[in-house]
Amino acid sequence: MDGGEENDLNELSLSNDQETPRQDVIAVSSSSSSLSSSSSENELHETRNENAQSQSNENPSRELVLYNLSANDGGGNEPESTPVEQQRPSLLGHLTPNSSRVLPSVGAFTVQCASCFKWRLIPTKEKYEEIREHLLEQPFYCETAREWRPDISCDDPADITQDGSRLWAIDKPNIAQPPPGWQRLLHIRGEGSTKFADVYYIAPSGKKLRSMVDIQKYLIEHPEYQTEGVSMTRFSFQIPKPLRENYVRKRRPNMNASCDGSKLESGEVHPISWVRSDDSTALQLGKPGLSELLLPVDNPGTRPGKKVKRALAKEMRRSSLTSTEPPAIKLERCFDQYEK
DNA sequence: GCCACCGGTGGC
DNA sequence: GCCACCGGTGGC
Repeated sequence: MDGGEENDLNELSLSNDQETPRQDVIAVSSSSSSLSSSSSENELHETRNENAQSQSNENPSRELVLYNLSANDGGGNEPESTPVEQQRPSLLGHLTPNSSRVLPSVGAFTVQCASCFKWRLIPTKEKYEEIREHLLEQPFYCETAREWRPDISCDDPADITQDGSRLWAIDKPNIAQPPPGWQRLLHIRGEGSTKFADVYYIAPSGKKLRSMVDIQKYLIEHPEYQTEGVSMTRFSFQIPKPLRENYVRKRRPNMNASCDGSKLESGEVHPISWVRSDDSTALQLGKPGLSELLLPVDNPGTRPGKKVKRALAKEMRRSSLTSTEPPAIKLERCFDQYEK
């Protein structure tokens, strides 16, 4: 754990949140595709900074950490990793200048040693993307980290552990690094959303592209990139998956629902409350032999975005119209939770 | 008016 | 059931 390296991480994390086309974005995300939030309690949310009432607290914000584990050899068991925790407060600062909203972001990039299964922090997003791109063919080992941490070995404690303070997500290996001049941003959504995150590519021109269709159109309109070797294969919109199943709202059966009810049946998680569930599952994602990437995220509190509010409002209207239920209470609660 | 954000559906 | 894609809107 050297502190030094963390700096980079910080950067990484920051940018994810918002998409800022500018340079800020740098940080972003490389995360990848699947994350899983595991058990930990935290998750990412988009929350605005305010207070999420609930938790809040100490951790300023949301951070997302990613790791990937590559445990090829071993196999068998769970890869456990015990990552060390890290925190990087400064990150937050960067985030929204305005106070308006802060979203969850990747707090760190971590990779699991294929030999000892400990999680190692990757100093920069670029390095992480580089490792991720060839993870399957080139498993990561603690020794690999000597590039930036000369004395590191499997005997050293893990750099990060899943402590529940963050949301963890599994990233997928072998995602191509973005072409030179391009940025791949991972935008993590708040808990309770229908998707965990969105991936955006920022072209050198600053154009934000949000799907392969957009990429294709853009490349057609800008043949110069193609001549430079930029092709569709260099892009991937796969997102990490949260370990916590509940983090992402499943498609609901239909219904309208009210705030709470809506979709969450009793068993489900509300946006608001995440469960702190068992941590145990968390790190086991990996199958023996496979490499995976995990991202830990911090989540401050959940808060629904505009839409949610919209939906709630809509719902309220409905309810009132139908008047079958006594929604008032529910609604209030919802708002309560949601609103800051 | 622009754009970040989010929901939700169609397709697999 | 999952995911890519995109429409629409609220906030600025």
